[in-house]
Formats: sequence, C-alpha cells, structure tokens
Amino acid sequence: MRNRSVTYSPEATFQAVADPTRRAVLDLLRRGSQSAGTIAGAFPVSRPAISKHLRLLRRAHLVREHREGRHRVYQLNPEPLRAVDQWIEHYRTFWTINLTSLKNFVETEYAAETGKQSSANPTAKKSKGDN
Amino acid sequence: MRNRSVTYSPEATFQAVADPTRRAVLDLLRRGSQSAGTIAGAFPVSRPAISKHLRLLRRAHLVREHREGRHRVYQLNPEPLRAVDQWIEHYRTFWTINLTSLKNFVETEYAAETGKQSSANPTAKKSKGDN
DNA sequence: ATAATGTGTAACCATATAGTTACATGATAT
DNA sequence: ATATCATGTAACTATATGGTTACACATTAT
Repeated sequence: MRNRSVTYSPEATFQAVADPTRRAVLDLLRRGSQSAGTIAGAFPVSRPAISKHLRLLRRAHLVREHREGRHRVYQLNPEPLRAVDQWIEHYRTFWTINLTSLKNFVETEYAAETGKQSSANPTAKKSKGDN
Repeated sequence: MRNRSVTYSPEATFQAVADPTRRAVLDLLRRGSQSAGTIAGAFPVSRPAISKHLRLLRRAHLVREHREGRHRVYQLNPEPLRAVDQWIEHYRTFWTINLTSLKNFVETEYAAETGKQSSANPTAKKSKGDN
C-alpha cells in the first residue's frame, strides 16, 4: 500500500506556489525530470537563485531529488497540490452560479427592477475605484 | 453581455491567495457579504491589518466593495480564482495517473510484461530523500 | 454643531523574499 | 593528485509583507 494520504502543509504549498518562477519550475518538471543545472538554464536568473527555489519546493514536498553521478535530478511530486485543488473546489461552484444565474438575473430581474433594457449594459461604469 | 472573460492577473491572484488570513477572508465571504468591521471581528489581528488584506484582495479583484451607510460591504468575486484552477488543472491528471493508473499498471501490465508478480515492487529505488 | 461610529491610510517596524556574488563540497575526467 | 564540472550554501542587499498605533474622513446619532 505505497504510503499515501500523507498530509502536507497547505501553508507551505500555497506559499511555494505563489512565486511565478517556482510555478514555472513545476511546469517544466511536468514534462519530465531534470537536473538542477538544466532547470536553472531555463531561467533568466542565476543558478543559485534557482537552487534556492528548488530547496523551497523540496521542503514543500513538491519535488523529489536524487543524485545521479554529479547531477541532482529533480522530479515533480504533484501530491501537495491537492490541498490547493481542494481549497478551490469550494469556489468552482460559484463560477457556474455567477456566469449562469447572475447573467440570468441581470438580463431579467435587474431589467425588471430598473425598467432598463438589459442591452443598456446595466453594469456600466462598473467599479471605478480599483484603488 | 455583461463583460466577462475579463483577464485578471494570475500573478496577483496567486499572491493574494498565498496568505492564510486572506484565504480565510474569502472563505468567510463565501457564506455571504460582510462589512469590513464584521470581517475584521472574525480575526485575531487588528482591524487595519484586515483593512490592508481587503485592499489587496480588492486589487486582485477577488472581492468587490460598495458603501452602505457608513459601512463598506465586501462581496466575494471568485472569478480570478479560475486562473489558479486552470493552472492546477494540469496537475490533476497526475493524481489520477499516479494513484489509479500507475497502481493498475503496476499490478497488471507490468506484471504481464515482465512475468513478475506485482508484489515484486517494480518501482523500487523510488527515492525518498526529502532532503 | 458635536459626538460617536465605521473604515481607510500613513508612518513605522520586524521579518521574509528573491536575487547576487563568492565559496565549499562531491564526483568525474586527465 | 589535480583540474573540471554540478550543485548547494553563506553572506549580503534591496524590496516586499504583515502587523501595530495614530490619525483622517465620512456618515449617522444627539
């Protein structure tokens, strides 16, 4: 029963994934394991910078590493991302609701309430202060 | 056609969602819009701290705000989270593959191909080294 | 008008981040 | 053994973050 159901820290995962470079590293590893050097070569930043990102990814258990001669090969481990997926799961529902029901609301209810035509773009001048 | 398909910055979204407090705020708003004060009341940190989190969430378009008397009501806008969802989408596959197909592969295909029993742990030398 | 309420912002602080260069270490090639 | 290659770590820097307190501003209550 190859140990699964291991609990990773969602905290570490969200944090690891917050950085665009680290996400790119993961995306890269999705297409196959790579050595640290090769990975670094794919980015505009210095090699040590990538090395630090890898350390963070390692600690978040998003990658595994094993030596191979004088190389260190990194392998993707997507497991921890399930935490992120599960969190968003709660919001997936909303998209459907918002895009379907809301659209419906805007085109019918709202129009009725205001007497405006839905074609009049009722949400015009929407949110100005993005501030 | 209520403008949708608006493009939010995935960058801002991932960053906004990286903080546990902000995720909690979003989770809170999932159960209904709340005034800034009420939201702040739900957390152990100071009100200004929450105010800053709200500003960040606002800038990431994860919440909308409208005044209501002397209150400011915040409403959840899950749209930007789609970017996160889409990113993880690429990894969802892996879970299935790793846990289901691979298991299956190991127990059947592989055994058939090699004539070995699946109990022979064909994936040995798995590499555990967490660092 | 004056006080009280609800909220955002400014200024400040400590810590975390991401990047850089210099250096240490282990493995392979000569 | 010595040079070279692959890679991680240390030290340092600049900027970003998250939190705090003090204060400004608008709206409602007296």
